[in-house]
Amino acid sequence: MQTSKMLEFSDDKPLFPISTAAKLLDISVHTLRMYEREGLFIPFKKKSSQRLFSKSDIERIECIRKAIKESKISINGIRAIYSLIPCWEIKHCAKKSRDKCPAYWEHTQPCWSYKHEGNDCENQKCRECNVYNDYTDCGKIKNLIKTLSGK
Amino acid sequence: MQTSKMLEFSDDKPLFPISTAAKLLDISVHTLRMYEREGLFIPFKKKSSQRLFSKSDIERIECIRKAIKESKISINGIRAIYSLIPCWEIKHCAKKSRDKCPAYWEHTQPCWSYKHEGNDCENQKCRECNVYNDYTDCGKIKNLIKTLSGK
DNA sequence: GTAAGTTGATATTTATAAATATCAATTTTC
DNA sequence: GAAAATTGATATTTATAAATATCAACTTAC
Repeated sequence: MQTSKMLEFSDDKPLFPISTAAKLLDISVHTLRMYEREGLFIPFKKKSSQRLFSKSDIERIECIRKAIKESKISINGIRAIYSLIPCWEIKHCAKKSRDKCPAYWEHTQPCWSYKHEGNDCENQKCRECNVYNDYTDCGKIKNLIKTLSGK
Repeated sequence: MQTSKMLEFSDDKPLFPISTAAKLLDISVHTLRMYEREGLFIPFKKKSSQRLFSKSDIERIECIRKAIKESKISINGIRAIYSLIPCWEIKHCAKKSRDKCPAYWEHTQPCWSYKHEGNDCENQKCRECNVYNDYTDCGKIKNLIKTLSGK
């Protein structure tokens, strides 16, 4: 437990500039920026706005690539799937917060694509949030849904 | 209640041959058969294997069209989304049945794409099942997820 | 201080999912 | 019983999502 937490943490250190990330993933720098623009991942940014990628960023993007290339799910499809993650449940949002949150009402964007001022998670950085980190593919999301219904 | 049930029922009468359905939907006969082959809907079939479409079939396919054309979700994306419907919960499946059911374990196909011999719903026709009928789009599926977590 | 890398924004190309077309064999309609 | 419609299977076309390319301005590395 402790170990896995620590591992996770160390896997999220900003290590690679975009060119290295692109080589590791065998895709172009442009494609990476497109995925970011589409809200599929959130890289570190230096003050100068240069991106930095961690190991777990790389893993995340590998997962996204699989969805696109093997499962033939379009980017908008991936976004729609992410939008189904019941973040309000994971973060134990208060009704008050939840009820004014687009992540609760909409179903086209992942929660981390929305501004969240005034919400329960306004002080949390999305890239450190377990909603963002733990449900990177359809299987994990389905497992989450299973635990909900098991309650 | 009674009224809406009856309405639903009457909306599901096999009325139109495929050519009429195609005209109503403003798509080609071929496209309709493709959607069927992809598991997006289940039409009536006569003994001669000719298809017949009901009003609710038309509505269902309109919804699918919207997902493809407006939301730009690929067919595989739609299938993946349908695969997230917690049918085992809707149908109150016994654990025994659920645990050997691909609809519970997989996440690429809607439940109605699988054979379901030996499962709790083996005697139910999918096209009459509320899993198939009530969760035709992302919004409805998200609402279902909300009710699960509300339990 | 200069060469290499990165930024965002926009335009262009390409890969392929989605839609059509074609076929001979059945079925339906009137 | 002849014309029109439908079937499944396969091949082809098209529409467009995804990936690249180009740009001048700005960082970074040595």
